[in-house]
Amino acid sequence: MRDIDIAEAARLSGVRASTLRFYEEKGLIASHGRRGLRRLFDPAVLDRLALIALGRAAGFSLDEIARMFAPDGRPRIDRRMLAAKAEELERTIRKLNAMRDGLRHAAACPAPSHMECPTFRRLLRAAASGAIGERKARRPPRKSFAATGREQGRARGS
Amino acid sequence: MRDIDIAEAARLSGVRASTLRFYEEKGLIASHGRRGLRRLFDPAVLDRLALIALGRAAGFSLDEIARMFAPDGRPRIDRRMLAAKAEELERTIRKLNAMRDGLRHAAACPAPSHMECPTFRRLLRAAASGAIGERKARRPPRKSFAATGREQGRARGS
DNA sequence: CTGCCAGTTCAAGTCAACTTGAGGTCAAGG
DNA sequence: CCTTGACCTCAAGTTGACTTGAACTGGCAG
Repeated sequence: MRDIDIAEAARLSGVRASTLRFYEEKGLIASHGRRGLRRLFDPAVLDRLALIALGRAAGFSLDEIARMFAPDGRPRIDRRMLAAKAEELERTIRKLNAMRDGLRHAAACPAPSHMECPTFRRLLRAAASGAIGERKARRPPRKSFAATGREQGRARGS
Repeated sequence: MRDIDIAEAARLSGVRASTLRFYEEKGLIASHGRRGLRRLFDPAVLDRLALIALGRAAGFSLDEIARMFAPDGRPRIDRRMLAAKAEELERTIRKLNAMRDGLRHAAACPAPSHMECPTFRRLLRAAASGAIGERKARRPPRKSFAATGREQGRARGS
């Protein structure tokens, strides 16, 4: 099988068809041709989608990810960029660690009200001063059909 | 000084006036009265704002935070909720750690192309399988005046 | 008394990453 | 041949947390 259609790409990658169209429009992936109306993708698009997922997970925006591909379509990943992102992650991790410890303490704290717990108040000051930094929890996707499974990579093979 | 006006609240908390109005509309904070048109806040609003900042930093949504206040306005923080959030944070941290290590390796990897680096490919598979999970980097606020330092409480005045 | 300017309201805009809806097309199966 | 259903396009909607713009108000310095 040379090319895969959008449904298959969606199934194999766990990425929705609508997202694939969106990515194509954004220039993140390219379809190779059509069969009737249907887009046909080179199976290599799956690697590319994995790369995109990786970038997203690392905190890159789609625009940043788009810039990681050379005009010829091959990945052109700047190592300094990776290192910088690793640093950024490091800082985030440190903050989250502090946060988690504070939350744990607050959860177990014997003080009658959190406002009377010194640890909690320290945390509060840290948050107020911006030391903890910003962070946004990602809402879960509403339909993560193939996402949670352990073996979605080669679903029903054949 | 009994009450503070919105400008002062903004200056002291580092939260923009527009945000304070937004929070009031959402029921997260309450103004105590007016002087002319101007809202007056009880200085305790600053604690409350710190609490809100803390919650945001921990990954709670504004709605979740709103639910952390009893109808009388005093914090009513569920310890189990804190513990659960700490757990969530823990999981996030673990993923980010893996991510960071992968990025570091990729940044230093001697393979000619990232696609030929085993570590990178392993990371890629993890991302594709959803094992790494989703995350969104928060874009920095365009003006974080009171955030980083003590001084510079000078908004864009005049 | 008169401006000024910082405040006010309300609606609408922004941003990112998608999703959804309406209306259309086409290849294959009965 | 005709229906069916999956795909197509394009525009608009969604979500969360705010920000911005337009039009307005009112306390206070001069």
